[in-house]
Amino acid sequence: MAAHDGSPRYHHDNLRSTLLSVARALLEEGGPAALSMREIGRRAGVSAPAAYHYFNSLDAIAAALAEHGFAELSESIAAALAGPRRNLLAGGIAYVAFARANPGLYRLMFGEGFQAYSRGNEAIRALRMQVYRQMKDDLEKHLTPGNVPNAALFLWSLTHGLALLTIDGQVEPGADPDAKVEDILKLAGMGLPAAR
Amino acid sequence: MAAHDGSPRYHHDNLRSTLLSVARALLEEGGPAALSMREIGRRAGVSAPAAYHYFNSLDAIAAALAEHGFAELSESIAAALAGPRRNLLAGGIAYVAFARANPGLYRLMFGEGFQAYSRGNEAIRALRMQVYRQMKDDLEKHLTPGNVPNAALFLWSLTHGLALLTIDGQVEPGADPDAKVEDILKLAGMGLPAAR
DNA sequence: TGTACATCAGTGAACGCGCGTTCACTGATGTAC
DNA sequence: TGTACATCAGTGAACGCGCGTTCACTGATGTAC
Repeated sequence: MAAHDGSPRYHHDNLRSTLLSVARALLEEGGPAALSMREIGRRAGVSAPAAYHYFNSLDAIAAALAEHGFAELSESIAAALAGPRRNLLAGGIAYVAFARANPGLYRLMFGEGFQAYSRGNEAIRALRMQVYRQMKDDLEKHLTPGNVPNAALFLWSLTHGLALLTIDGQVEPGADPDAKVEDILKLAGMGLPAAR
Repeated sequence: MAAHDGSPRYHHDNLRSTLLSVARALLEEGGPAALSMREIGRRAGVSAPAAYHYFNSLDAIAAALAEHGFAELSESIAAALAGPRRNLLAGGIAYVAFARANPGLYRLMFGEGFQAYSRGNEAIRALRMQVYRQMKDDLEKHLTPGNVPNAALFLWSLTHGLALLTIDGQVEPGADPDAKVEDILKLAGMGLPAAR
């Protein structure tokens, strides 16, 4: 609560961010279920109660991780949508790439973790919706308005499903995972190949 | 192990199946993480160790539940593919309807539960693949062979993603959930609507 | 039909575990004089 | 520059919890005679 005017006072330079980063590593190692106050403390080289100076509960840590994740994902999609390819395909590739790079975090944001840690956490729900809206806004540039809601749900289902199957190890990534993702996502723009 | 020639011997008529059905109810109430030997015993009106006469571990119960689930899902898809509509769309609708009707079980089969309970459980992995193959076999009737692998992954991603978003409550189902699902899945056959 | 017996389904107590969180504390730090 | 002090970050012990699983047992059952 007190104003710290920059540098913290005690043993650690920035225990708050240390806690978040070890928590994130833990999340990536064992998934959302592996998050634990005591293990986070252990890895930060600190007793478990120390974390309570920065977070009210384990849920609060999970929520902070998720928020960071949403910010990163959103930024990454925005960059792709604004980048040289400037299209939905690029956005979808960035989306799946984020999940591939941060599977534990992705699960926390969109999967099991959400129910376990953030049931009723409106902040998280709103952040989910923000990513969805990002997708929708871009769609509106390409489609007649009436088609947008179904198209958006279609695209979100496809990318979300592909992201999860990928991080579940149900898709062999091959040499160039992005290319594989691109091949799949392209089918969304083209429809299925013609009948034999 | 002993041959029971039909009727069981002790208090319960069929404790094994009672255990499975209360476990399934528990799964639907609280998701895979809620499965617990002690709670299963409690709900079956039996001490927790009693369950060990029928299952070696909690994992074994989860695996049995998943196996039942795969059998049901597979049957339901097969019925749809053989039914009056006889097409992939009907299969996809059946797939999502299964997830909607059994969200906890679906998560156990395809989601978080898999990692927690069945890591390395080749039986479950094989059962997943069996459902996938079912989809692929049907696709082979409609597409040139080279297109099948990507088309199959595309469809699985779409239905899996839609199923999960639905059971996560990210899709308002509306009056007729099947119709909504159909609208979305149709986009897979048609491609996205033309540009404005 | 009645009795002795073997089976084995189900019990209750106990094991050791890791967890989230609270609590009174301690002692390093920065600051005011 | 030196000293007294207030702050508050981090500690270690403890709380109560529910868990999976093991163990020696008990007592209802079906069966053999």
